[in-house]
Amino acid sequence: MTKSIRVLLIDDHAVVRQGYRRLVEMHPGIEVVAEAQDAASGYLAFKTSQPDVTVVDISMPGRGGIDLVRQIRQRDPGARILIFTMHANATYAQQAFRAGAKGYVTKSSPPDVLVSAIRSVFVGRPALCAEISQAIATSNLSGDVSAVDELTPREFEVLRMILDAKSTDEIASAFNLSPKTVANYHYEIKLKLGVRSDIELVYLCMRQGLVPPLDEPGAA
Amino acid sequence: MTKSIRVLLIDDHAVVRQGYRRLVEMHPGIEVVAEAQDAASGYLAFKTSQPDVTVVDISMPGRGGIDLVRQIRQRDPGARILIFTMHANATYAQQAFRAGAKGYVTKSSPPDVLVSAIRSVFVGRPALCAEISQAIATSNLSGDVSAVDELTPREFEVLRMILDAKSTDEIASAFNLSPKTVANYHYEIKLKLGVRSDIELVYLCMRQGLVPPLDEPGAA
DNA sequence: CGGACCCGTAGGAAATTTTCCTGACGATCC
DNA sequence: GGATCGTCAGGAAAATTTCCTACGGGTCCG
Repeated sequence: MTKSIRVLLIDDHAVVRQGYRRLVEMHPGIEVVAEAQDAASGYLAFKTSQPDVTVVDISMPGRGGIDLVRQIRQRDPGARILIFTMHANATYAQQAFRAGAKGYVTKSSPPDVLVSAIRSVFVGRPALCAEISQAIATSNLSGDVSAVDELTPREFEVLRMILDAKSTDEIASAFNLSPKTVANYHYEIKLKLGVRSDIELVYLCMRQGLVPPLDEPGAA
Repeated sequence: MTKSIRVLLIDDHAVVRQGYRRLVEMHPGIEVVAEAQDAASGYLAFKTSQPDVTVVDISMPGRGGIDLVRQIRQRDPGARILIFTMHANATYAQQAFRAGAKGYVTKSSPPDVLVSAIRSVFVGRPALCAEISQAIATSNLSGDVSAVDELTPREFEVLRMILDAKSTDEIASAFNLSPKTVANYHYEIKLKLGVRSDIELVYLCMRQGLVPPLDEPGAA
């Protein structure tokens, strides 16, 4: 028989690791040679076990999975890493690939998808589950990422005030504008960024790095 | 030998269900008699399989797990339900218990904790993993009696959907409610939490630890 | 220089949402 | 067996959002 694909599995949920092992056992040609439950020990495990493919979750205590990908690839530029996560999110995926991941599969995908993604990544072919390729397509259509750069300076300033949970009238008097103008900007911003609600707007800007993670935005 | 504890498992991630089965197989006296991957089919599975203990995830597509707990308990007030989720958050736990859950274990707990929680719940003893009891304790002594805890179960589920950037109509059809009712809940939630806009609402809930650090709530 | 184009500003009209109020129904708790 | 609470939803008025239009002032370019 040919040599098995040696897999390192990094996920903080023990149940997931269990389920993963079970899954892999049902598929000859793949074996889990090591496990880790966070980024730090995952990195050590990578160095000692030298896996063919590394499967990494994104949401983990401490340093996240994306950062771990970068770290591993920095040490070994040829490392083949597959993201396996609950986040069905285009930005996450893009970040992951930019960090050097070779595949991205969501946990809600059917088990076979994960297995075949492993094989793909092993032979150097990128792997995407359906959910994610769809999310990326949609976000590309609606012009997601750099859209904030399309904002005019005025729009951007108004956006910052909006993100500060200021009301239309507060923004208007702060800038000496008609409330109507501010409302129009607000509308135009959402249009340009392709979001349907203020809540989506906040999330988008959070991903974009606007909105300091822990701030006291206005009167809450 | 005594009769096994018959368990129904409701989780949208196939890997988790796999891992769970594996875990249970290693412990005599417990057996998984049915599985489901969302609230709707979970409810059906409950009716047909009549389990001793029902293990439920919170984050699931469509109606959330907390609402499912409520629904099951409404049909069978003696149902013993154990929440098994990634959310290590006092607010989630409180909501779950108010909805009628008997136990709450996070997915990052050691596997044994889950197994013994099952046994606890089965004999009617409430079960809490260490992480959660700690979170509850901390949030209690910091006097952080947030208004979020004043929300009714239904309001809380609607809030979760709102934070997921779902539109009023999407929420309405997910819960089989009139859009008008959802709009009324939305209003009532903002009133109870004392925020003037959806943006303040998001920030408040973020400080409360609801809203996963970074998630794309709309697109996926 | 003339025109094309973008930016800032803002009004208007229609569509939609938000805001409160009201009430009904079942469950639960004295 | 009331009183209270949670769920559900309609209505009417108020407010906001949506989209269109327009105008003055830049700038860039041929």
